[in-house]
Amino acid sequence: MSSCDTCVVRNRAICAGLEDREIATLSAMGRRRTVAAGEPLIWEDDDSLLVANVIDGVLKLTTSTEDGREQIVGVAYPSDFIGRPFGQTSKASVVALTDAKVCVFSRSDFDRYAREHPELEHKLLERTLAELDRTRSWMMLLGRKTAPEKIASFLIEMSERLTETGCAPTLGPARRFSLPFSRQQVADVLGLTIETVSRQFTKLKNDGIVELPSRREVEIINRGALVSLAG
Amino acid sequence: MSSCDTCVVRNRAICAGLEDREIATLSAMGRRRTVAAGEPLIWEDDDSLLVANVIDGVLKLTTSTEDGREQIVGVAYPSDFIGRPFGQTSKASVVALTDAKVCVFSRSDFDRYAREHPELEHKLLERTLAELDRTRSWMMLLGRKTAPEKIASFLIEMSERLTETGCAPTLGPARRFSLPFSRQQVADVLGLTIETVSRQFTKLKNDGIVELPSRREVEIINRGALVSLAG
DNA sequence: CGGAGGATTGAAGGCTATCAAAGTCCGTGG
DNA sequence: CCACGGACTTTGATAGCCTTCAATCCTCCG
Repeated sequence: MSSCDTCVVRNRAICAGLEDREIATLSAMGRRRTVAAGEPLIWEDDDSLLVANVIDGVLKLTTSTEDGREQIVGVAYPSDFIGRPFGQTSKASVVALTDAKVCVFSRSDFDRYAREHPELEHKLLERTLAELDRTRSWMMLLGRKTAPEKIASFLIEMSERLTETGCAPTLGPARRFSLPFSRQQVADVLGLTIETVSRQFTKLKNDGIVELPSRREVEIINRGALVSLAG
Repeated sequence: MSSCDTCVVRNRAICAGLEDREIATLSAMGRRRTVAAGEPLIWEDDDSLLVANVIDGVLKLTTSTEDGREQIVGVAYPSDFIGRPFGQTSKASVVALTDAKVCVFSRSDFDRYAREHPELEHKLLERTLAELDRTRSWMMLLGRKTAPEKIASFLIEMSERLTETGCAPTLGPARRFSLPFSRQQVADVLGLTIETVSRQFTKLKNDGIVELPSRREVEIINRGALVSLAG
């Protein structure tokens, strides 16, 4: 019996739809590991040695300038695929935001296996295309939106992404959720400073659009207002 | 004889490596068309009806806000693939920056063909992964770099991309090149205003780092300075 | 030559960053 | 149980970068 049999993302990750025999082979190549919150899994500009499926938790993908400025360029949730197959180096670091479980493969093993299994490559292609779409719409946010628009867009995206946690079909955006980001990390996603993020959160609270029960908790009171603020 | 036989990007586009028989099938599905500078090929949020290979010319991928702000989210050069396969809608408009030639396929035909040809899907996957890497490094630029850094990064990228025009292996970055962008389009790539772009260009000229023989021509005088300005 | 669109230049203002300090939360240890 | 320490967050004051608004200047074509 392979550990895949009990995998909670078995039917949503790129492994979905593979035959039992194939799963067994893949399972033999991969191993589970946990990553503590704040712990890195992949380093920017390092050789691309491993790829992984996210089983549980949230991780950030970041790039940095030499002088230490950081930009979060992606966020990986359960069932997402991380790492850079078919390439020599990884262009982004991957660090866990929460305690996380991942299913890790050696990149060379994975590459070889993928080339022999078109169905797997096809799933990976679909995911990569969807991620590219998301990334491009994020570029619009970074390049052309104001701080209030960025914050509103961010909260809406969070409320949509953070519901995709179960096997149930999407049940609409969450009204209340717990951010996997600190204020600094929100700033790193949006291309802002921590002070600006804090001020915008406070303003949304004062305007009665959201409630902030604790540092990480968000409750959306007036979603319509948030949507129209998002620009 | 298929038109592919004379295609100048035949060995660099995703068609590379396909067997003669496969090329013939693909050729029967596709048709060449020209796109005049400024003319759109794909509209944002429209049904994704076609995909294409760029044969000649440069095209921009853009997204816009309701109130008309535009962000260029990608640029397609000869041999690049454009459009959104395996998806219902296209998230970006595609507009020619220069007069362009493209090889167009109906998306449904292409999807069907691709699913039957793993080698083609693999090439598409490699391209998509590379494009995602590039897009992510552009996010860092948009979110964290200053106007002078953005302009310097842009000119360096242009000098690298605009040499990839022939069959010859890369011969290093171009010292002199012709921008396929107006000042407004440069602004739309970098998330700046046209005035800021203009001022930064003038400053680089006054500092002796570049020459600007005409509106579209750029000659890099001091590449080292440009690289260090890029941050 | 003259017009039109794009580009440059200038002046002023606003948005966000920066610098600085106070406040809050939470785990630790007395 | 409560005091303490440290990290994170909020708030305030100021500065500066980039935008906005406006006018002028190219440069390309008819």
